[in-house]
Amino acid sequence: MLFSLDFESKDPIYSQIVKQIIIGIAKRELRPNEPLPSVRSLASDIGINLHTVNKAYQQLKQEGYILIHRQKGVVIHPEGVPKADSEYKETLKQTLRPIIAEGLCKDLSHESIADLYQEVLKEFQREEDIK
Amino acid sequence: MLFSLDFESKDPIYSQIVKQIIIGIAKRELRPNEPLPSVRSLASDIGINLHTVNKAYQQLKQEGYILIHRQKGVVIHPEGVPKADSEYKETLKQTLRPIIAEGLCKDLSHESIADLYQEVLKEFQREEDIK
Amino acid sequence: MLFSLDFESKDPIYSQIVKQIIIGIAKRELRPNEPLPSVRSLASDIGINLHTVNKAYQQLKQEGYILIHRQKGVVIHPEGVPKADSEYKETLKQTLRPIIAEGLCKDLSHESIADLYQEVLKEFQREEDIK
Amino acid sequence: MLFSLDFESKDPIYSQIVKQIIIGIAKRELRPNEPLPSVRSLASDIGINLHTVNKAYQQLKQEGYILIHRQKGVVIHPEGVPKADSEYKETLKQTLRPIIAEGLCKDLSHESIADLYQEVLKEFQREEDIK
DNA sequence: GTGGTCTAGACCACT
DNA sequence: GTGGTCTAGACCACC
Repeated sequence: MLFSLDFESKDPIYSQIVKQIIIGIAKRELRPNEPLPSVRSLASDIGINLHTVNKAYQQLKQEGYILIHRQKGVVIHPEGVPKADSEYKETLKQTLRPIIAEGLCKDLSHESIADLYQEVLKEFQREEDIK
Repeated sequence: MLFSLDFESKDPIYSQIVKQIIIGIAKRELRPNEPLPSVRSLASDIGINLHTVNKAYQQLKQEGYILIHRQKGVVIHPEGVPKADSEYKETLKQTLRPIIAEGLCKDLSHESIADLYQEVLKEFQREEDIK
Repeated sequence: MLFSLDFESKDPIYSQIVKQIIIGIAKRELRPNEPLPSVRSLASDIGINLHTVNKAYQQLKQEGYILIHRQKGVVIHPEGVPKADSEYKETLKQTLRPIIAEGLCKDLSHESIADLYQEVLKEFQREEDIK
Repeated sequence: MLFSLDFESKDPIYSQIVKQIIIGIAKRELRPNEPLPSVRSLASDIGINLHTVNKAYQQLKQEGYILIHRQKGVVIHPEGVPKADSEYKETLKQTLRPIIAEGLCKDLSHESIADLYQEVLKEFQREEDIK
């Protein structure tokens, strides 16, 4: 798995790592039980401190995306992530609202916003889904 | 305009204000040239620090949402916000990507994600658009 | 609130802090909305690193015992902690099992173990409960 | 004797083994002088490292639960474990305190905590005790 | 002054 | 070699 990090971003590094791993899981590039690099090796690969990687892993663990074994290292959670409940859906809408509002203010049409959305969604298209 | 702020949120207060004003503009509850409360009055209304409101306004001004006149006060930008360019669209997709990925990981279908998206989009429906 | 920490203990310092705060809440010495010392002040009071205190606070936050405001600091959660569900009860029994087994092996009678238990429980007796 | 180990647990493997053997003794499923499997066979049965089993046995030996003979192998200590002294009782209360506090914070009543405690205690009920 | 993030470097427990 | 814990010290964002 490749990481592209922006060290200048306002979004903290550990958060960028979290997001990329979640994207990897959603794209099924990372499958259940697949091992992730160790805290130390990933840190030195990226050229950051091991604590930063650890913080990302801890958050992923807390949200159910991965399992952390003391010696075996880190793996994608074999049973997947807790499914979305209605509370989560509400949070998601809450998150979407200002993003969509910004697009509308910048004169994007409803259609072009919906298109952008579909484009992103397509990135996650899987063979199974097409069948 | 009413503000509902969450002081426990990880999202800073000034950012919540910015978002709500942008949402207000997108919903056309706030129209071009419409005056916004002064920094002082808004701060005391909400019960927060002057600096916080000021920071929100400065950001809105910097992004072209509002104009700040020394005497006349603060108004919604009469000419609207700079339109979206392709760079902005890319940023928007970048923002959407981890959000959508998270939903997919939580086992939401492409359809139900698209539905949620449409629901939010509908909140911004305007009479003009329906005609 | 006073902290008595054992720096030689196998139980990590941050965990000892967590436990003492939970005990404080259970004894109602710490009431909802009551402020806790800042990360820095508690760290320097105890004579440990601020990260250690922070780790304790983060865990308490994650388990719903406290709220962490970016500027206002840390307070006991105003609405209390998520109530015990049946899963938690099972975990609790799981935790208790080896502890009780050890006592029995050391020839404590069922009665004396039950007595010890009651003694601890009494430490948490509250005026309201006695009325 | 059957072992059920949780390799994902925060509790180390060797400690889980120790606890289960202590529980076995408390339930009198393991009687004084009863032989335990050798380090080698237990390790290969469970599919774990020799060192892990050895560490568990060493701890049990050190606390007086078992005897390790070079030739005869491992047996449950024929004379039982050193009886509880007042220091031990204090340690036990110390251990119990945060566990009980957590239950109380989660809104369990004194009664329901005592009930849970009794349930666990009953698991160790023996015929002799009932007579 | 508050917590949040990041770095650097050390020691330990577990397998 | 793995993650867990702790320290020390720095800079930033928020209010």
